[in-house]
Amino acid sequence: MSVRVRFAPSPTGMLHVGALRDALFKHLFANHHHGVNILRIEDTDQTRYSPESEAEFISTLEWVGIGFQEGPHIDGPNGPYRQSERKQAGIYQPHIEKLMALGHAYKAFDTPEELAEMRKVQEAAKQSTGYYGGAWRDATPQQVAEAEAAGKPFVIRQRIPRDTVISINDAIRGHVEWDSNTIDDPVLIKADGMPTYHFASMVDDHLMGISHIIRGEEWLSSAPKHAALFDAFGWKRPIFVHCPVIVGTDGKKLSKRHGATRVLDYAAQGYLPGALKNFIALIGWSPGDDREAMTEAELIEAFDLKGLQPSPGKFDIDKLRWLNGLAIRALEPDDLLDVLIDYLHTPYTLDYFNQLEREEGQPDPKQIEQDLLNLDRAISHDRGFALEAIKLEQPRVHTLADFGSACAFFFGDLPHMDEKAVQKWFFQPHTIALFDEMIEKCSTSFGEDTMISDYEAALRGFQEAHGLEKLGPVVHPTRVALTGKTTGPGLFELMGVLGPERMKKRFQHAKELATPA
RNA sequence: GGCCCGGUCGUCUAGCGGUUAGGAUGCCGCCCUUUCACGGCGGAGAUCGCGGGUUCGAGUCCCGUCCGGGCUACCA
Repeated sequence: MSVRVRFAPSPTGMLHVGALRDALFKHLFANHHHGVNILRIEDTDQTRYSPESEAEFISTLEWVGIGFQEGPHIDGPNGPYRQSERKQAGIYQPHIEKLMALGHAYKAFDTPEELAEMRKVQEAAKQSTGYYGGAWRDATPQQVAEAEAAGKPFVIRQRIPRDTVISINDAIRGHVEWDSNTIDDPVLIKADGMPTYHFASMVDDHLMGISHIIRGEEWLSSAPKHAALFDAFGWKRPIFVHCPVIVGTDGKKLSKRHGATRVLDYAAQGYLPGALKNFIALIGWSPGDDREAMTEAELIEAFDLKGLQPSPGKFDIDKLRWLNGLAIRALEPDDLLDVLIDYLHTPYTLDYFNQLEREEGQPDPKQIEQDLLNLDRAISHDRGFALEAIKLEQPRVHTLADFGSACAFFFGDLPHMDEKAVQKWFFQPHTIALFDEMIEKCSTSFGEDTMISDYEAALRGFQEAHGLEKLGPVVHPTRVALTGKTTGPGLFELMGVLGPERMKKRFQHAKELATPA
């Protein structure tokens, strides 16, 4: 069977991680089976649809690397791919007429007030609310003709069969069945003439030859309506696949309250598309073995509906960070630098931190923005030097954004000095002598071709000359003098990158700080 | 309220009648080491939501129950 799936978002806002997961599963599934992945825009609700949102969807999907074989941005043999355009092309009209001719749909002239009243009565009677056979399901042709003649607005509803069982065979959940009397008659065509999701989506799925309807679990409740619609037309039903949703740490459906849900925000925070896909794929799916860190090719190769989980998963940022760190370390330094430049040059990166509100216990977003800005400048000023700095930080960061603060000390004349570090290491008996010797060596013996081992030898020489038992008391003040802090890359490596000229200024500055006033 | 789905370490998961319930992340410790990471090793952490069955034997099958979630729009 040839696999054809579709990602059919309703672009009413940002593309969030839940939708990304939905898109990713289809992407993986389609590619695994060498099938077709279609992008279709569900814009039947004209009051909520926004073109900006559609643009964000498309650019985000592009960033993350989820491609489509057909869609509004690339066209294809089953177009148009926007439902509003399909409506205008007259695609739905003959189908609704056929459905009415078949007796599977009917016009309903209820006013919103009448429907509200009906609901109130149902609630009071503790019945389930919905249109189970309202005034118009069994109306006579005369009643309908009169209402039409009077020009009353109407919707077209699906006539759900009564007194039977509607069941589906879900790929994840297996057999699921409903008493058809508990399914209300959904609106197929709204009063404004636009089709609803229940109608347009199913008609399109059939017309586009969709083999698997892969969607979120929140659709399971309306699956019997959709199944019944396929049956009413006499169409072959696609395979239903209702995926579990991604929930926030409180177990509720992911929403803006849970912090970052916008996929572009993860891009701005410096997560790599590959790591994000890897991570997202692992929520609700597993390859069946112990593999976790996987390349896209491996994900595609391993992806199988059988590995899908029925229960919802929580979004664990720590695991994403781990995977992202692995992805950064897996990059060749030169490629990493290119990725970093792209990242820094994406306008949303800086905007994101600029607009981010400062949070207790979190680094200041304005500082992150500044560090990123400085990093970008440093790269364009001296790519070679920046590359060396980045290479030393590559094993120690988890996101691209981390490079800003991690590399900051390399750039500029003097690093920001951490007060505690200065207090701890600058006031030993030998400190000033150490800085003096380093200043001296920076202008004499150290040169551009001084090797890392030479720097080590110089510091060890000082240690021996001063009868120090350990190297620490030499290394630590030197590190603070050079970087302003107590953490970072190996000292000798970092000296090799910095070079004598930069070091000299820093040692002089350190000496001033270490000299009692 | 009604209908439906779900429930294994904090988290993501493996498991498909017989396992000391495995892995990963996070956490802790040790090693590596000039620091922080990376990497390596080890540890704590799950009476498999709960209660009944079926069975020689149940996380795995059945029933009940509790809890969580979704849907219940002329939104998707």
